[in-house]
Amino acid sequence: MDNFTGDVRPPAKSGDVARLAGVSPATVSRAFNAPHLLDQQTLARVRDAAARLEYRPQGVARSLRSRRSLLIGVLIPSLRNTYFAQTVERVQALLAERGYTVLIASSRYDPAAEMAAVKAMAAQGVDALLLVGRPLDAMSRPTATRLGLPSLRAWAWLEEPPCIGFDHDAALRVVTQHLLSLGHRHFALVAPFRALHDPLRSRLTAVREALAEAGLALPPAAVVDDGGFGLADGRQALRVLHGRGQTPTAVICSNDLLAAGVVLQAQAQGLAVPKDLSVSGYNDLDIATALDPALTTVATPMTDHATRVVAALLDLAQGRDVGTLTPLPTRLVVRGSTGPAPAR
Amino acid sequence: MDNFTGDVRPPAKSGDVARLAGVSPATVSRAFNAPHLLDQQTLARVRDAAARLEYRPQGVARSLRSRRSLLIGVLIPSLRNTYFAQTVERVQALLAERGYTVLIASSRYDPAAEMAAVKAMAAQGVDALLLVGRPLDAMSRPTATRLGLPSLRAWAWLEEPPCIGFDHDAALRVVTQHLLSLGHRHFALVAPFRALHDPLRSRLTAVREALAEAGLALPPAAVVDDGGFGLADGRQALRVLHGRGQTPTAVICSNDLLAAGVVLQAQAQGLAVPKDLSVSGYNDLDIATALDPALTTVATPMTDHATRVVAALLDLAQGRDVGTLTPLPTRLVVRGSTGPAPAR
DNA sequence: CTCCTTCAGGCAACGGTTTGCAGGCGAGCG
DNA sequence: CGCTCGCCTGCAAACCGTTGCCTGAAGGAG
Repeated sequence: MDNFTGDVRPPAKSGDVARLAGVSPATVSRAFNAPHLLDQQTLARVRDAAARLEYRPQGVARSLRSRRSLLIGVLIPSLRNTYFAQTVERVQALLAERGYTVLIASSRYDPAAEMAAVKAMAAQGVDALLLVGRPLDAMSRPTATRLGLPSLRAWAWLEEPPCIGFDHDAALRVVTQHLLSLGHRHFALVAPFRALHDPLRSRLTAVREALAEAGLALPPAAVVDDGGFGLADGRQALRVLHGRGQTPTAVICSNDLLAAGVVLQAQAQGLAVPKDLSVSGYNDLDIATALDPALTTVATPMTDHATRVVAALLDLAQGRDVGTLTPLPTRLVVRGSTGPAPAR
Repeated sequence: MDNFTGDVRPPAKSGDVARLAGVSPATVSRAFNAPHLLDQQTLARVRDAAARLEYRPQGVARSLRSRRSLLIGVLIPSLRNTYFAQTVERVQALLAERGYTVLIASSRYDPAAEMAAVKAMAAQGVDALLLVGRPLDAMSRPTATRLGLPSLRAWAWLEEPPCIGFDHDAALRVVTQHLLSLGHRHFALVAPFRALHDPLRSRLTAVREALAEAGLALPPAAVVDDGGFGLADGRQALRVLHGRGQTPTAVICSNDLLAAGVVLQAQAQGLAVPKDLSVSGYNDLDIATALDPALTTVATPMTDHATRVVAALLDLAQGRDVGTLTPLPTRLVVRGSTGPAPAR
């Protein structure tokens, strides 16, 4: 009672097409991979036969012989992060246009899962590997390289070519300077370093440095680093800060969702944004403009990012070198959630 | 100046392991795929040799011969939808535990992209295909079947086995009844059917039917179906309704993000939720509990869904039949965003 | 008219693993 | 002691496109 369709003939193979077109299997292969080598007539016959039989070369056999799988591996820290999810979607769409299929794995910020995924993808014979975000296991990328697998780091700019990413530290310095220029003197930082398995916390350092230039310090109590990435975590963060006796006039958040949570919590507590409290986000997601006031944030243009990533991946997959790359530009987008510091 | 690691020896093949262990390649294969056939001693020697050489069977060659790729294709409508993105993440994690790798494609609600993805995945030789959500191209699943590719429909419950999903229509009837029981008489429905390419709009019908039982109608002007899926679209939807002269006391939304937008817009306009306006969401995402008031919504338990989907996929991938399935249970979660209808 | 060049397409080997079949060897049984 | 049965392992074919090499034909130049 299952396969009554009757029309489940096994898929055609190249030999079948060859027979129907009156050529050899080699010619069928060339019709797909090097059409310029064939006579127009022959090419047309083969194409016709292939269409009639709905022939699609079996990727597995093609890969084995040609050592090109037309598979690209994408390894991300989390699909819960909308920015990453959308990036994957765009990268996949662009790669599909070029005939590539995408293997995905999420490490969920687990170093072991990251390493396992690299090995699994290498075993599946991907032509190139995209590593999104910071490394969790320091050996994951070297392992890929040792397995002969070309890889591209994306999203985070690291001195480890090839890499296509944003200089988040620089962007956060700009955010901090923006808030300083508005007269703020009391800062807090909300960034889930713990959950992100980010021992470097270079973004924290970046904010500290920018503040230091103005002669200000960021006490540990003003840093909330042990929550998650969501709206509720943003709300919670502000409560935590207040619980610690911190009353910042400016809260810098590492993503827009957290920032939105901080804004909502502030409003719920009767604090006006930005009159009493300024809040900045990161990424310029949809939610940044859906709130009232809209979020001041850092735009990390996704289209630019995805386009370049795909171009570089194609280069790597086809054995070309990708030249030295520079960080992608970010842009501070000033909206209503930041304003002059209140008088004290 | 690129590959100075020096240690880029090509990955070991089964023959190398065999030589080192003093056995034949066949034995190496059996050590991985049928260890019970081997002598303990031999097995240990092979394992040791494999470990020393960091041997991993080349997936491509294995697939070609064994006709099993250990690849599962996942085809979703959109990764922007958090529920789908998280589902993919869970499914991938569970499959990885079982040695499977996940191929992903997003159709972005484009029927042509859906069909192309099915064919691409078939060509790559996936062992099974997961189709999330309603079909966009009616032929996509039949095409998979005709190509000999076992497939599973998920998320939406459809009479088209095998399928693992929720009966969204029934859930929306329950939502409607909940609001009716609170005394509501003036309804609106916000659901982006257009963007979803959902010509059936069975969910609209479900709400209409539930209202009809109470002798109420849902005029076309009370249905906002031409927006997107986000927070901003929810805000816009309420403005549109008011612009049409609609003043519902209850707004049913097809997802939590839209509902959140409606709530925020209502509050911005000075309408109290739920005193003046009740709003319901769908999915019980994180955002449902991050707002004030928290959203009344329909829980579609993700863990349950993902677990069952993976079990069924493994069955399909290994050639087993999956029995007849029933819809997964949903649960109405009543929170603060719905309350008694205001007097008029 | 011959020779050389160019182009189209066939032949057959190849890629790395799995698997059907068969053989060797030791143990148990008659 | 001989035979059979089982267990373990090797041999070689098979999976199915791709590609290096080669041939044959056609066209152009001398």
